[in-house]
Amino acid sequence: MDLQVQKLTAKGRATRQRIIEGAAAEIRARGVALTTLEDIMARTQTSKSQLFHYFPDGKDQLLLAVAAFESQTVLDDQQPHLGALTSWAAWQRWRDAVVDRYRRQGQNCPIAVLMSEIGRTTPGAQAVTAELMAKWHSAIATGIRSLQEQGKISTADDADRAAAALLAGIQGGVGIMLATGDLSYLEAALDEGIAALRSS
Amino acid sequence: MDLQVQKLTAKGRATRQRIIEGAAAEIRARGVALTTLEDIMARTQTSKSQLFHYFPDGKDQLLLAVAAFESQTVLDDQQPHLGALTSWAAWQRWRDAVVDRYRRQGQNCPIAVLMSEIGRTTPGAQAVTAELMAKWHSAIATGIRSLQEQGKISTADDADRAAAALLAGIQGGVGIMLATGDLSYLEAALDEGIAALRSS
DNA sequence: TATTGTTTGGACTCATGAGTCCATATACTG
DNA sequence: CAGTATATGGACTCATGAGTCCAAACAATA
Repeated sequence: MDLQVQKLTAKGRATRQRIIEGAAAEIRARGVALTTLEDIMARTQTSKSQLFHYFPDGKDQLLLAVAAFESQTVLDDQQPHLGALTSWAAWQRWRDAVVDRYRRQGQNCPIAVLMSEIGRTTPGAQAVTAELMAKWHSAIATGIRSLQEQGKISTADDADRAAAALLAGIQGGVGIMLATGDLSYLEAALDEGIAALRSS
Repeated sequence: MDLQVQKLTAKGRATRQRIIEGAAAEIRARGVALTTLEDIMARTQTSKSQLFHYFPDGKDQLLLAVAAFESQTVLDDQQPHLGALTSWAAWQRWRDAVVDRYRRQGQNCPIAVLMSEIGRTTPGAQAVTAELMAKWHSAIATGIRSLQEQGKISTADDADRAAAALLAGIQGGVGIMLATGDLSYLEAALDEGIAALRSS
């Protein structure tokens, strides 16, 4: 990706990372539209030359790095649950982790930043988002297949399709929460989605 | 809302409406972030003084008007199907109408504009979004109850909860399509959601 | 037709924020 | 320790876009 990464000192790498994480936090707090390079400089205690030193292509490049970072955060935050959906209890723990996360974080949410703010700006960011969806979908589908192998879900069900529906429900639930403050859509989507699996 | 609306001539009202619809189109095409007042002026053949004449509070006020307009569009576009979900065939027609709409429109989508671009900017726009969700949810829930009364769905199901889950799936499906270009999530959400109702 | 209010044109101001540039400081390498 | 590369500070330019203002055109009404 970045050929010049080799040139970075340990200190340089630390600064670069500090910028990414600070930018991510700022964007989560105030949105992409309101976040300026000056805000990021203030939060991360850096100067303008540092920003352009580590991200020569400017804001777009930084945003892309933030997108990649947030994308990883989204998946990490669901672990270890998402990686081991091997029993109904595990599914319930995962469900609770997701809901809890958004109950606590409220507006301050990396998915939203990614999906609705950075995600559509550039083709690069779009690719990051698409990859996140693919991984997430895959993890859920693997969980469904695991239960199918245990005979807890009918093998007549299409695991990929069910996973897609569930993931769409999560995305929409989070989106609605952000737009209206109402968490019940997310809960309904998860509960009804899991219930549908269960009754098959 | 606007006390001064009374002062508007027929011509004035037409101009105001032209501005709103032109702004909506521009925003759908290029996104809120990239849409400037000059773009809107060019598209609607208006001058800056007209913009500020009809929207004295400036861009925010115009955006709010666009939000209200798009909100109405979203519901209108689903009619007559959404208003008469009284048989499984009607549900299927509605499903097809929604999918078709987004297959054709692609990125050019009022919901996305509303939910992820204008929706979170100001409290006023947030209220518009919340109201849209409430109406939409209510229409779906009414459809579910209609089938329950006909004995086609078990009355044990919570219509509101099922409607919330389905609506979340639609929102998420649209969001994913916008971010990745993949329509299959939306289809999966609708199909699985309706199938879940059907099998109860 | 005179008068008043509405509508429109477009130049102007002003703030902001991205990106450039050069100087300096600090860290590696032989 | 010299020399070179990396890291940092901060002033500067420049484009852009929101919002202001004044004057002119047009419409309604008496």
